[in-house]
Amino acid sequence: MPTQTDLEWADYARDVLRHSGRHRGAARERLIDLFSSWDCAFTAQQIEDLLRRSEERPVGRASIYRALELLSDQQLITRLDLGDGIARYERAEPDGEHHHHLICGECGRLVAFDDPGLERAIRRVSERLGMRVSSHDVVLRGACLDCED
Amino acid sequence: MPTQTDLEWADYARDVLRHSGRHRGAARERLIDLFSSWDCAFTAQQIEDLLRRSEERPVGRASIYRALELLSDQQLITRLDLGDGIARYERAEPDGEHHHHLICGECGRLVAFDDPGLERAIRRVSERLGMRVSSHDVVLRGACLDCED
DNA sequence: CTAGGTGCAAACTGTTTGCAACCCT
DNA sequence: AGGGTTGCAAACAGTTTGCACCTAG
Repeated sequence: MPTQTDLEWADYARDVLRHSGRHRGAARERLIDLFSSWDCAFTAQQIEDLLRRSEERPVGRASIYRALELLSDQQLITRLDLGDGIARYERAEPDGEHHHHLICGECGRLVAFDDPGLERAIRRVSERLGMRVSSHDVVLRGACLDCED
Repeated sequence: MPTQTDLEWADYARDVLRHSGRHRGAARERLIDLFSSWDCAFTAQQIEDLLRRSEERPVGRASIYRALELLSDQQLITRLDLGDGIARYERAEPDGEHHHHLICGECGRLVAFDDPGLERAIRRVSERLGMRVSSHDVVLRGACLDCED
């Protein structure tokens, strides 16, 4: 069942879209429901399958990509690139809180984590280099706790 | 002109390939020359263009990809994924030394940097999480010194 | 001679786009 | 009514693969 935060996110998302003068189309609604009910990262393919599997009318692939682009532009979801050439998307929290991921080489699982020390280190690098850094991505590859020997 | 390190790398690369019982094919040789003479990150497309532009016989696209895969498997080059869906490759140093990149959002330039503090932070995260981390990628997005306001 | 390497063209995969029908508001 | 939205199918771009020919050892 949806938690408080999920509902808040969905409401917030609908709000953002409405305020940018957009209609409330079916495809977008379905994606917002999906993202608000699960908080893992989806590929477009997974989204298509999930929506196709449900009782309701499936959503066209193009609409999925268009909705992902829109939600992403509005910073309602975040796009992850894990280096396999397949884009993944996950809900972004309104407060801008963010995390990074470790990919388990054994089972392929994605483990999210956040770490103030890492964020601090990145801030320091950008100061040392004298460059304005507007965003950053970190991906760790290794073994998750279940697969660890 | 090639520096000491570049020559060393090329020699080392040829050595690694020879010791794994491989013939010395033309395509591979051309790629090794390319990587040893320039130390920026190439896309497959750029490599194809560069080779096509030279006087010698161009190298087929398939061979380029096959050579890149081989060199990459042997850890002679490193594959970069910057999130635009285009793989880039750069020479890997034999001593395992590595760096990360900042992409300038204005001019698209790729700026390489290394930072012990960042490496340390990553080591600490993996300890804190209790996970074995075998590799990591960091990509910063921002503005390079030339484009900074 | 022969296993390994190469080039071409065709297949694949994830993503984008053109366009006609559709439906919020 | 009318512009935003959707779905289909076709187009795209980067990469991979099948296969016949070539070549280093």
